[in-house]
Amino acid sequence: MTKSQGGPGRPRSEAAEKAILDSTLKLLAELGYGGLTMDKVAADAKVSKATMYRRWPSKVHLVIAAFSQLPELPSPDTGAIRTDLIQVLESFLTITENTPLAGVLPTLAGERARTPELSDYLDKATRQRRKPVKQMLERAVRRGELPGSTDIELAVDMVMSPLVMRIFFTNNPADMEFLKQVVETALRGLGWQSE
Amino acid sequence: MTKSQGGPGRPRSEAAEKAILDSTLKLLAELGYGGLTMDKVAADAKVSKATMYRRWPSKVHLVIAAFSQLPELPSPDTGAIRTDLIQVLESFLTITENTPLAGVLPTLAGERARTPELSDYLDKATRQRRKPVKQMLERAVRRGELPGSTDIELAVDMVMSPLVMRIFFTNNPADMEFLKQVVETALRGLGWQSE
Amino acid sequence: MTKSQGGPGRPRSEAAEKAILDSTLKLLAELGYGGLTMDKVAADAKVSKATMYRRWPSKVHLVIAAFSQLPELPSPDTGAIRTDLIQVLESFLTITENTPLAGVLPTLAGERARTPELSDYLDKATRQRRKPVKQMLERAVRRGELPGSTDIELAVDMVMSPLVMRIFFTNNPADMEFLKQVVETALRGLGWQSE
Amino acid sequence: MTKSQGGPGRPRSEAAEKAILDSTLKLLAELGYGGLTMDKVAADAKVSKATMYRRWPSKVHLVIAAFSQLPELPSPDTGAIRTDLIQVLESFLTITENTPLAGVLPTLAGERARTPELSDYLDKATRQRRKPVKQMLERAVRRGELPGSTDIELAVDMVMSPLVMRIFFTNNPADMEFLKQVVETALRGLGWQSE
DNA sequence: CAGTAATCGAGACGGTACGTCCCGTCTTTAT
DNA sequence: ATAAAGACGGGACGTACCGTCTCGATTACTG
Repeated sequence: MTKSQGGPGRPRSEAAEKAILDSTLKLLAELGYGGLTMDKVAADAKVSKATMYRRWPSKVHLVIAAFSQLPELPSPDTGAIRTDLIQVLESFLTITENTPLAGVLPTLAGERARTPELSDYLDKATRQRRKPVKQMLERAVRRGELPGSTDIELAVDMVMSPLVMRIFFTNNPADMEFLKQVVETALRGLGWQSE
Repeated sequence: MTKSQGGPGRPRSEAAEKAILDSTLKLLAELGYGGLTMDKVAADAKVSKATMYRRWPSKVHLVIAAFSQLPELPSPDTGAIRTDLIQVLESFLTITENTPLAGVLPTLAGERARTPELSDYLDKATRQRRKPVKQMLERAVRRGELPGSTDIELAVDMVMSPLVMRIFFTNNPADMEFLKQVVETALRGLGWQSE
Repeated sequence: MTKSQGGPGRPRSEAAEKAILDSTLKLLAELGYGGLTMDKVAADAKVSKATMYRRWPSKVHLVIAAFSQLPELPSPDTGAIRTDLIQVLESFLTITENTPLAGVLPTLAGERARTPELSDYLDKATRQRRKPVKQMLERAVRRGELPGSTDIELAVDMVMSPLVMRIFFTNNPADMEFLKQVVETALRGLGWQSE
Repeated sequence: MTKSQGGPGRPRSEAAEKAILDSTLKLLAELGYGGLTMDKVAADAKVSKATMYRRWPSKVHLVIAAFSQLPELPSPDTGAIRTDLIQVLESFLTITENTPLAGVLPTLAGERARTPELSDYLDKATRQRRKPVKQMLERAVRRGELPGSTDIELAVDMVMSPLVMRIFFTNNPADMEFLKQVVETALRGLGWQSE
């Protein structure tokens, strides 16, 4: 995927690439996945469609790439895993509830089911979203708040997925109350030793 | 939504309705949501598109209706919540991994984000999928395996959502090993008293 | 190609068909073949592109169909073949020189060379353009101005093609002077007996 | 248009120029005008597009240039205008019917209608194609087969254009039979005195 | 003999048309 | 009134081509 730099021919414009991804994110936030159009992106980024298709073979690929560009969640370090998690998940909640970006993720997951080739590509983006939580949990293990034997991936799933579930799939409220209960239930299940 | 039968005019064909839903499920399993076309369903069910749109106002509505037709998960009662859950989630895993039906759900969730009116409609389908697990947990509370104060909805989320997460959003394996760990971690977090 | 009327299903709109052909001719006259766009036609005729492609499989087909709609050349009957021909050819000259429609014909001929399937389709349009001249010549034979053995198709070619040649392929002027010389030379060659 | 040789900088490659024109003719014969692509020519001639556009400002210019490279028609001198013409027109017929090159000319004529600037450029090519016929007719005038007052340009049109007409615009056969009739009719019209 | 300048292949770029596809609606005739 | 059949408006998708533009690398004339 990376272009062997230094080869013959005009190099691909990094400016164009950035402009496309920026426009994609902007329009995605305004219009959601379904409202986003390749032509609209091209117009907004002042770029031709060919330039887009040269980099990403379809709309889905482009959107995933744009997603991967999103800034990481802020990852506070309060010294206690419980408050760390509550804070990071609260940001997660806020962001997801205030932009149409939220609805994009399930759509991408749906496309992934049809196009296995997208799997790895999308996974990269997902892993990035999980990263701050993962780091917190690793710190907690080092601090002794969680057992050394803790399965980190499992732990991430235990605390994040109930939120994701409510946000994307059900009508049940995903509020601060629920968030705290999830964190406490999960931590207790993981063998948490509060200080 | 139901037509008052007995009025003038030809009554709606129940056979057509069934044929449409069957074709929808069949094509959904073969092609996924994106590959499914109203024309293809009409052709497969030997039905006109008007007949479809007379019953459901859009493709999403039709797909959700077809989904709601899926049989409930088998809900064993072994007497112990741990084994109950493991069994029902194993069925869930098997079904979801062997049909493209899996990919449909996230897509529907994505549409829901864009069309709030779908929320309730989709929620009905989701609740049905959660029902067996919910019943198990209620039995466990009655048996004293779980505290009387248990928040059942939270409990359902705690055990089901990590699986859903892995199946839909990540490449991490959702296998029996993982399933058992989720059940145990969640139960422990919920204050489970094994017998 | 003709639709069996009376079958099931919504019949094709004759109004749409007419609107499309009219818009095509209008835009063809304004913009020429290269400037004509399927989207522009659709917009001007207030019709969807699907409606166009349902009738004609490509831009070339549409343009030929529109051409076939052009009104026949006025076909005066002065009683003398020489003046008949001069008048009809003068109209031909005037029309061809005052609209971009002229340039369209060679382009169509070029496409025909690439797509033999267009041959018959285009030929229909061409024959119509030749028709008035043909009728004049037939009248002249009946009147005895031309021999009974006259090959009419050859005769049409002899009088029309030098004009076409100059108009489309060369810079030589195609003026009244030239026109008259062509008519006289051709008639003499065909064994014309002036009264 | 010609670069003043001797200036500074790398001189233009004559090999490249030849390769481009050769590839153009080759591809033109295979694919016709519409199927010819600047990229295909570049690839076939192992040349960059810039090298092409440095020499000819557009695809049409290039194609016309390639056309002008075609060898002149063989111009026999049998001593009798009738047989001279029949022979040269037979060659013309053979060439035009056996290559898609035929279809190119009308297309160019179509472009000419849209781009007047092409007129002179294309005219040069056309004049070359007419040259042998013109020379024959001039010889015939000198020999006394045709009147001294003969308008040569008119005469060329009278004998060549009916053939061109049939080849390019109609389905009527352009065979030897037709060819002979055209020649005889035209010559008679022009006041031909057979020996 | 170093420097300058136009050329070369390769290939990206903006713009724009094409033809295909699908959704949800509408218009026929037949039950 | 409903059914099958299928046309309709609208609009996005992905492909293709033109003519322009940047690269780094040659290849000549010039100072």
